[in-house]
Amino acid sequence: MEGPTMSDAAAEAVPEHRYTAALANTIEQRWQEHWTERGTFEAPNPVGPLKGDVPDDKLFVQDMFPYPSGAGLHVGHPLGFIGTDVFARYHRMTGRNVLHTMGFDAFGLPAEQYAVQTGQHPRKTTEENVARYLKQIRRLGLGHDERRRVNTTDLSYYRWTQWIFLQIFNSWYDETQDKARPISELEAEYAQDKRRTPDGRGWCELTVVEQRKIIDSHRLVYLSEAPVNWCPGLGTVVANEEVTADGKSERGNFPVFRKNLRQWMMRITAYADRLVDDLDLLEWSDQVKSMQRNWIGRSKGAHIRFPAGDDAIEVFTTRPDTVFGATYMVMAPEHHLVDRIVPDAWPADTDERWTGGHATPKEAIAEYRRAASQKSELDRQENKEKTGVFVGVFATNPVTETKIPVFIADYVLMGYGTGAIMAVPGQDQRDWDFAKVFGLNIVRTVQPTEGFDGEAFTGEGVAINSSQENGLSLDGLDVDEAKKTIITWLEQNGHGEGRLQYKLRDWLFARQRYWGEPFPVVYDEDGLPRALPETMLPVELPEVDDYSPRTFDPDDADSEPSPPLSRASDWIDVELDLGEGKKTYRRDANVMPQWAGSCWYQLRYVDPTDEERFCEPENEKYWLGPQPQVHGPDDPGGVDLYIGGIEHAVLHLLYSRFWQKVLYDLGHVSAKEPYRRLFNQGYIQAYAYTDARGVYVPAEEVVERDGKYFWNDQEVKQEYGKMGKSLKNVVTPDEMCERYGADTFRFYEMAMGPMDVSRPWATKDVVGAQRFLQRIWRNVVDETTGALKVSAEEPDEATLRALHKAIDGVHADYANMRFNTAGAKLIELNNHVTKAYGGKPAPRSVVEPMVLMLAPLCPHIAEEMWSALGHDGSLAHGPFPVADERYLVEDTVEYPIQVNGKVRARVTVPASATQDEVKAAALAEEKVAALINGGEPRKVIVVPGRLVNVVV
RNA sequence: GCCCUUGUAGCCCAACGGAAGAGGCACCGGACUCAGAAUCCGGUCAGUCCAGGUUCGAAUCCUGGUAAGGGCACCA
Repeated sequence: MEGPTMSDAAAEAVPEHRYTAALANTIEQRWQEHWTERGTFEAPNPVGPLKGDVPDDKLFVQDMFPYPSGAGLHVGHPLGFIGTDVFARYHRMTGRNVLHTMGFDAFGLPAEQYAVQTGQHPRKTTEENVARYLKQIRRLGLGHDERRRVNTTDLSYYRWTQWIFLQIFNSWYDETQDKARPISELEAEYAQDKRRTPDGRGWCELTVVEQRKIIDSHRLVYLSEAPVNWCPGLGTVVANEEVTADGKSERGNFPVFRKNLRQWMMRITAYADRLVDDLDLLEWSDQVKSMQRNWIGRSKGAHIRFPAGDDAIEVFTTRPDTVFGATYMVMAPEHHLVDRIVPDAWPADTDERWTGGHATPKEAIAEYRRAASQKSELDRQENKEKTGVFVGVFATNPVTETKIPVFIADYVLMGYGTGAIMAVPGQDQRDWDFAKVFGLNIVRTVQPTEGFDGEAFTGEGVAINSSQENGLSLDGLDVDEAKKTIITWLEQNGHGEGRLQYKLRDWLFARQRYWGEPFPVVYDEDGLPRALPETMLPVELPEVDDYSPRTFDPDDADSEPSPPLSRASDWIDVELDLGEGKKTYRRDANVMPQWAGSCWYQLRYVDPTDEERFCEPENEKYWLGPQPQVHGPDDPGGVDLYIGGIEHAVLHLLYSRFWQKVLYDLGHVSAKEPYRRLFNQGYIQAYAYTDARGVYVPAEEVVERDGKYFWNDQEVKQEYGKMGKSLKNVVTPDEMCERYGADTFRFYEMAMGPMDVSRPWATKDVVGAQRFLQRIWRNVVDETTGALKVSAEEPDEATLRALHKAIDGVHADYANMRFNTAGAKLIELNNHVTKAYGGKPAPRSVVEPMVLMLAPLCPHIAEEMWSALGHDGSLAHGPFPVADERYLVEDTVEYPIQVNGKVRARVTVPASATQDEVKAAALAEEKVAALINGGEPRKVIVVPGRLVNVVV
């Protein structure tokens, strides 16, 4: 590879002390060692093992911690890490106590899959990858508190993950207080008969097993025999959030099947309202907030019961105002009521389209269910043609009191609402489509807007065709009024009630894998779960011969999970004393999902070495507690700045908020939310090139000529997207550090654009950052002798103005994460200094603040220059220069004068001039006077400090 | 289909509703050189995706398109 700045022939011409890649590397290594030796970035805690003197003013900056993959880093990965580092360094220099570190989210499938392939223990793979990862990120000069690194796979970490699991397990959600409470308080309520048992018997009349089952059914973690996402190709179940829109597993892209299995669930739905409502307290982007709202999917509506024989079909609808237009009903094919209400024969004169050609309703239903179960998710996606079959019964519309037919159809989903709908074809397109296929009545109950020629009308309008003879009428009401009126009527007449409905489901919390946290739970002879006491933590992951779960043909929906831990028989069967003497118990063979460890790591960063608690309350309060005096009365607390990719918008960020709220309810933490401010960084993308055969060629070797791209003289096609090995367009940070130095790399990466926008990588542009650092270096150090090159001279007025303007702007840019413009302002200032002083030494009083301001972006070279300037200590803790107001205001101001919006002239007036004086000066200007031509201007707008606009 | 983001020089990107340009890359010229490289000095290049609207004034605010990226999707 070619050198960055010189060819071999020219090497001897390079001055000895020029800031080359080689010199940068020497400087960088030296300062990284100094920082480590001196513990420069260690942030003290108020109490505990990391106790120290703490200022009140603190800042907690956190990156979404990485999964240490075997592939290593490319230049896109550290974008966020460098951003947080610049931000943290800036604030540290202003005197704040800054907590910034980075740990590893190291449980998970890749290490396990690698282990399966190679037979190497996942712990070994993980350790190797972490070591490699650390080597790569350390080279970037990130100012992390190394004492606070955590790894979710360490026993000292996951014992506390298990401890939190037990907290959640030993809690229930009290709807009346709207918070989680210890399960013991629920037991007490039952024992004192303050709470009714489901069948009305007294608590003492129940057997212990019956009592435990009732209690277990209230826990925030519970075992449920329910349809889960079974993925035979992975050999495990996965959460709803891990299933893609087309019914595949997010990892591996294997088909996922709904299957009834007994699995651990976490009752995240209990928090649905608070998870939605508290989004308003967070400084997060609207995008992420709307994704979370969308996922939780709270909608307001009503439950309405439609009598059908001796039963009633309950539906959920968001449009109870349209109930007069409900001309038929649809139940999900698997709805339990179907088999109860289905008659033996079709009613007389049943439409042939409704029977599917079957002799009896039972046959038709069985056949429809069979066909539906064979449809993959993808079929359902692609083919939205409405199908269904008549159940053979009629229900009664409670407002019109007419008989309406009941169907089953797969466009109604069992998993949402009640699994049944009232169909209102006039106001719902899906119902319209179905009605057309089956020849059903359509009644409009909302007046469509004039000129509407569509089918179902879903817009706003007044109700029509919506009145009963005996009084109830919605006619003439708008949608909102009609909803209120009908809900009141339904409630008064016992036909239904207003309800909130959520898309959010409980969180499936078990995986049939090896490399994860074991559950701190055992099963007794009744097959019921028993939480282990805290004293028995941690439950250590056992050694096994085979790390893989049994996986199956990805399409084998009938396969059964067989987790690796179930084969560790020495571990599975265990003798314990849980207060009833030694007995044999059976451990849980599942492990927790990968998200578990990342649900609470910000808390462990705060107190990483505490062996008594997961996090000392005083430390939690200091770093994460609400700060109403700074952030307002509703401040929920949490990490001050959390940076990561948008891909975790739903999964990690929702789970983490849920755990935080449980811990908050139980009084373990003072913050309601884990991350007060979230910032999603953009991605660094790259061009890739394919030749005529569609094969990727090395992007590095492609040249551009006249808008076309060539590799080895053959034309190639350009693509734009991710960096990846297979695309042959990977650029690594190590490579950049070698060719230019870490500071140049950091500067370039931050200069590329705003933090939140994706942008293309361009190696050829990096040299610009290096040239800047060479120029600033040259203003401090003589390239030939290496001697310090500043003067004691007072800077001239123009330089002072340039300096203080830069200080003022750079401050604001750093504080608002505009690192690209902060860099540009530093270049501007340095260019001014270079020009103003030519080859002569520049004044120390200008050079020093410039060096300090560079430090957050390029800490190594800044430290080196700071030390060359004669300072002993590190500049990591400041000072950061402060702008002198005097130099920010100009003596005179030049005003452009617009006439009717076009700039026609300029006048220069003293900065102290009043608006009237500016106006007078503007009108007196000869070109302006000529344009006005003696007349009176209609209006004169003076924008102080900016311009004058004359309207004639 | 619905929701969110973003469209400014050849490229990456700046610009509290107030003079379209801060910075970098590329390109061109000059100084320095025997020459080149490096360095220094200077310069070329867009009227802000399109169409309306608000305003004295719009890259910026509003409406409707369009293109790219992302999310959700038979959710009643």
